Amino acid sequence: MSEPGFAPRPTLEAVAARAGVSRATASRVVNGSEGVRAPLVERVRRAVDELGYVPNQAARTLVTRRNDAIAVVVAEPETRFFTDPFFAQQVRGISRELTAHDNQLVLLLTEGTADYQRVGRYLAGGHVDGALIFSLHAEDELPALARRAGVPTVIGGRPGWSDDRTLYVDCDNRGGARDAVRYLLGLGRRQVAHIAGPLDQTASVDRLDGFRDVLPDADPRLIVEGDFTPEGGARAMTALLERVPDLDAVFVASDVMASGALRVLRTVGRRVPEDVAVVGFDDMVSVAEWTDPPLTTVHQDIEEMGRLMAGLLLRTLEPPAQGGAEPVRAASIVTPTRLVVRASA
Amino acid sequence: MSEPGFAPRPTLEAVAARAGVSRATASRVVNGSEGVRAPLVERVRRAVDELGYVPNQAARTLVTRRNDAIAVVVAEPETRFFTDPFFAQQVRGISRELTAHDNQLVLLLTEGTADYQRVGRYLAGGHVDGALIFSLHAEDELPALARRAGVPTVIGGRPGWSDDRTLYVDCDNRGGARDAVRYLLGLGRRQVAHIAGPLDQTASVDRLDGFRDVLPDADPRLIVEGDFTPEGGARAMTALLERVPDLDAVFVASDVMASGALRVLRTVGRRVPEDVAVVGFDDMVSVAEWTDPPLTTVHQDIEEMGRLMAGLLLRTLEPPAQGGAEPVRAASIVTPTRLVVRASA
DNA sequence: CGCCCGCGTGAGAGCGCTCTCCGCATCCTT
DNA sequence: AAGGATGCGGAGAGCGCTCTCACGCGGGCG
Repeated sequence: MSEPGFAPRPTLEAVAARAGVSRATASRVVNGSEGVRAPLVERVRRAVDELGYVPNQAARTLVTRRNDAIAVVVAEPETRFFTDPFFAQQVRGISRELTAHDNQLVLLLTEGTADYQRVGRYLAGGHVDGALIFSLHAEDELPALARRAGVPTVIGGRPGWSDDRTLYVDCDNRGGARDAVRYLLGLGRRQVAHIAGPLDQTASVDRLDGFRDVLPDADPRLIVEGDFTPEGGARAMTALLERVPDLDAVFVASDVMASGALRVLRTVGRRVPEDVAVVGFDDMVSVAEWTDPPLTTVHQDIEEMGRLMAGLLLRTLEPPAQGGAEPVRAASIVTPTRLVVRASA
Repeated sequence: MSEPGFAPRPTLEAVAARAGVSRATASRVVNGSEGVRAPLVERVRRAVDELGYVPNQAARTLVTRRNDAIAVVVAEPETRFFTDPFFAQQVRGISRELTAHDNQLVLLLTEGTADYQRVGRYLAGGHVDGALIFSLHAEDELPALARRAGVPTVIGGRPGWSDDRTLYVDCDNRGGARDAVRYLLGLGRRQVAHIAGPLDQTASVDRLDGFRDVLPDADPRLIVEGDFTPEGGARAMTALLERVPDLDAVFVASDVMASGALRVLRTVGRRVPEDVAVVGFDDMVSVAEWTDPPLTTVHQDIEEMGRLMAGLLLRTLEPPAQGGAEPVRAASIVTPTRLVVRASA
């Protein structure tokens, strides 16, 4: 370390010179391609170590047209990204998968439409090889943006339109909801209510559909739309109690809303689960386990979903398979859910 | 859009040709440098629009040695990153500031020492112009790693060593703690306890120091070390009640721990704030407002801290100031805190 | 024993951009 | 009106890397 910030990083040229080979051969060794004889490989390796050579990614990208980087785009109409650890867990899964494949994660947070243009430009600019998009609302145009930019994309959560070219990863919202409602019925509950999420998001719709699968004839007054916040959950619970005072169970479309609902139930003196059984959805570690009482909820493996998203994207990015093998058509993934029984139901 | 994915992105060359100027002039216009006459500027602009030209970042980086990207490195010994929205908020602040300066955010999550090597290589590889590091523990070697890689760095939170070349951004943990304790004393409380964070983190130490500033002679039994989790807060509260049954106030070093403490107090039948007043630290939106009762806590502007970190880093990256102005020595920043009174004290 | 094939290596041409010259036109000065 | 100062625009040299292509050497075959 002579002068901080002034160490001129060694180039491939330097490595080649030191190893006494051509730049081409040095490149071959660095990139691990076949057909270089062992002694040469060894010499280049040593030169790399001695010089502390690290390839210049910009130069490499310039010629290969590969960035080994993917963008994670988070639309943030509401501030959900920052109030629950949902995305954080998903991002961790993504990060793990990308790291395992030597890819970098470029995080793009958007706020408002002005940012959409920015993101569009960025994606079109070929800075990344693909994009993982989280757009919570059905009508979000981020995915369209990515397609226009010609960037391979995988979406987090089922998108609002039907189109089997669009890849996504989602959990089995509908099935999970069915399990939750069936469980409540199995407990002998007769008046099962549902606090839904915002119905412009497919996750909310799917969970509601699951509820209806099991209770097709439920009194419409038993269903209230919330907004995935504790406040929203509280408001919805209040409304439900007013409309159907004798309800004895609630399936809430998210743990966060459930926490608000529990608070209301406690305030009005209904015991959980004795008077009203409550089941949530998500199994957010820091929420479900720490409500009072701890929440029975539908578990989804969020981190795994992140990993799957990244994996799926990476696979679509791979060259069309040189071997004789038929190029396996990448397909969207729906992960299973699982009911976790704690104390609230 | 002829064939998807096959649209050859236009180059500067193409823009120049269409505008009838040289590549150099086109470059000047694109980069907004002075000394190009209006009509030419206009022609180039139009060519850019018509062709949908977006500069190739790799090519640009190759010559300028600037990436316009900074890394956000999150050490994750514990899983705190994923259980509280702390980092998410900070990241949002960072993102905002970077976006405003046309920089990208590359997220590097680490788990274990193997990842440290990876991060070291990445930083040394010159992929990014600077790094923002969150290392929670005093002895973390991530900052040293970054320095060795010759990458300008700003640290989130006061680092464990004294060294004024190391830039950091932190909130006034000590002052905030003092305010909290003074407030409790002002309420007439006589037995004020403290649930500290893990004492290998400076934030915890500073908050404890603040507590001691006001209560230098506090009974040592009134101080218990927690771990920034709800469970840890609960355990600490239980221990405190056992050791000092007549305590009438607790200053908890984090809202998340305070939520655990509140739960214990409720369980054992102590009323909050009547019997025991509780003050937290952080003012995490989704925690402090939704505990029962809502938490009186020390507010810190987390997002602002993120923004400041990014701003500080960007400033150190700027060329040494061409104007006659003395290059202002960038300095660490300590942001103020503010007590937010809700219902728990 | 000579020819050809093939493997291993080197030479060199760019990838798309920035930026330093350098030439030329324009305008001001005396 | 001539010389110089000034400013605008173009030519061209790389930045560090990958990859194609051509070349040389050795071995198997005829």
